[in-house]
Amino acid sequence: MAEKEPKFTRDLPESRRRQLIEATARSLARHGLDGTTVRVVAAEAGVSPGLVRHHFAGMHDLIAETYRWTGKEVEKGLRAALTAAPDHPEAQLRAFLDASFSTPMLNPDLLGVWLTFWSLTRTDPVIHEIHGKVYADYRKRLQRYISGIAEEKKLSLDPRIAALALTALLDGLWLEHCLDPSTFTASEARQIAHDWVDNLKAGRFMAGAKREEPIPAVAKVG
Amino acid sequence: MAEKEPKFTRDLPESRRRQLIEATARSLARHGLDGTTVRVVAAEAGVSPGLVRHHFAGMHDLIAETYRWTGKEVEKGLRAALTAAPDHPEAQLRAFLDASFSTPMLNPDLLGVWLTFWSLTRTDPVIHEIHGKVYADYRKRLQRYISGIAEEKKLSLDPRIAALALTALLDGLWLEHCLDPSTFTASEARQIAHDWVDNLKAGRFMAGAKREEPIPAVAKVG
DNA sequence: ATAGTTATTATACGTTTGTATAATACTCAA
DNA sequence: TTGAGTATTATACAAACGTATAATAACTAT
Repeated sequence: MAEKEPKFTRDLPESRRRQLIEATARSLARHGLDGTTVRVVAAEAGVSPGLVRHHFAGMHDLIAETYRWTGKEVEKGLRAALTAAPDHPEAQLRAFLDASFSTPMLNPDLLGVWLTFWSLTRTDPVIHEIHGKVYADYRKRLQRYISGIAEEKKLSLDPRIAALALTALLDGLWLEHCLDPSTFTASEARQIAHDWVDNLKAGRFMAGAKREEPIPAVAKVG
Repeated sequence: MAEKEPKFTRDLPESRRRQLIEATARSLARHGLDGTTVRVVAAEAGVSPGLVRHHFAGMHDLIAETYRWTGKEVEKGLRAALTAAPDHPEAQLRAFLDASFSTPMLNPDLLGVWLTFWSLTRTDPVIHEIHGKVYADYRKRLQRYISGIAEEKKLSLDPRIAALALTALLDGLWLEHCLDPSTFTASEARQIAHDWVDNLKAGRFMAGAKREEPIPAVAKVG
């Protein structure tokens, strides 16, 4: 009596879709957009290539869905770190910064996925829309903290501009550290971010008057 | 007497190589890494596909050379803006900032090319090496300006850390503006950068004491 | 003018891509 | 236990990929 050994196991569409999405994320991280093919993703998920087309409209659709999922996953991870911190603007912001430069976030694989999406943002309208939504949420969160601190410390500043600056700083630090971790440590990145907040609290940010427009004097590039 | 009309015109290898490199840059910007094929590049350059293999070891080699060329081209463009500015650390730095957010630099196509290289940096050792060199030069330049200002203003700061922070800020602003110019204007980006320098001059940067390491409290992501 | 060099084109080949179709077999309900 | 539904696999196919090869023709030097 040989045990009957199923050739494959069925799964609920929703479950299988997520398995394929996670496999796509892993592939994007390891092999880039080029290396992420229907067959590679299927192999990574341990299913047949045909199944991809059964659950998604096509490779294009699968990548877009992977963006949505990754964005939510990052958001979830960061939000989790905030529950432990006191319910106070500065404490929340500082916890957010620490979480941004914690090991799970400094994963070069995560950057690999993100770079793919950034690239697609430029040409793909669907990805572009997802990008706008993800970043708007991100900035909105930072701006809330900054406004809270400004109100408390009676600072006069433009919270929108400040949020833009901090977002750019964090993005840049994260990007460059993941691209080449040997350049600076995660601890140094954290220090830079926290110092930025120190400056904000000191009321020295966005205190300058309007500047005159510079004279364009650069040759065409690219 | 019909004029004899050559089927093609010859060119010096060096010249033709650059034409192909520039065509590759345009293609990377417009169609991404996927869309940048031997045939597309050849069409863009107005030559036959076979010519690519004649001048380059392969598609891989062509892309690497395009990175080198683009890096030098950007460096050249920025350096040109500095010759017009007074030979003084702060003036040079401010001119550098203005040039960084001038129209030729805020070209989304340029970002398109750059994103490709960032992606490849993670998997390709050759590209990784080029990346390291390009960024080291960039940071070295900023650090020189910052050290000059610090010396003049008798500020005590860590020029390396400061250069890292400014590099990240500029990279982030540039990246995000190119990805979605509707979020903030080039003028706002310039303002943020100059305000950072104001803070630097006020001696408020990197003044904070050492911070304790945070408790990792983030779930795994990616 | 003429010969030699080689940049350039033309053509072809094997691989891999995304997608489509039909057959299979797991799961659940009756 | 049987039958229906469909998740899953297997196979196939046209298109496009990078690369290799040989023929062609533009330029240079003599």
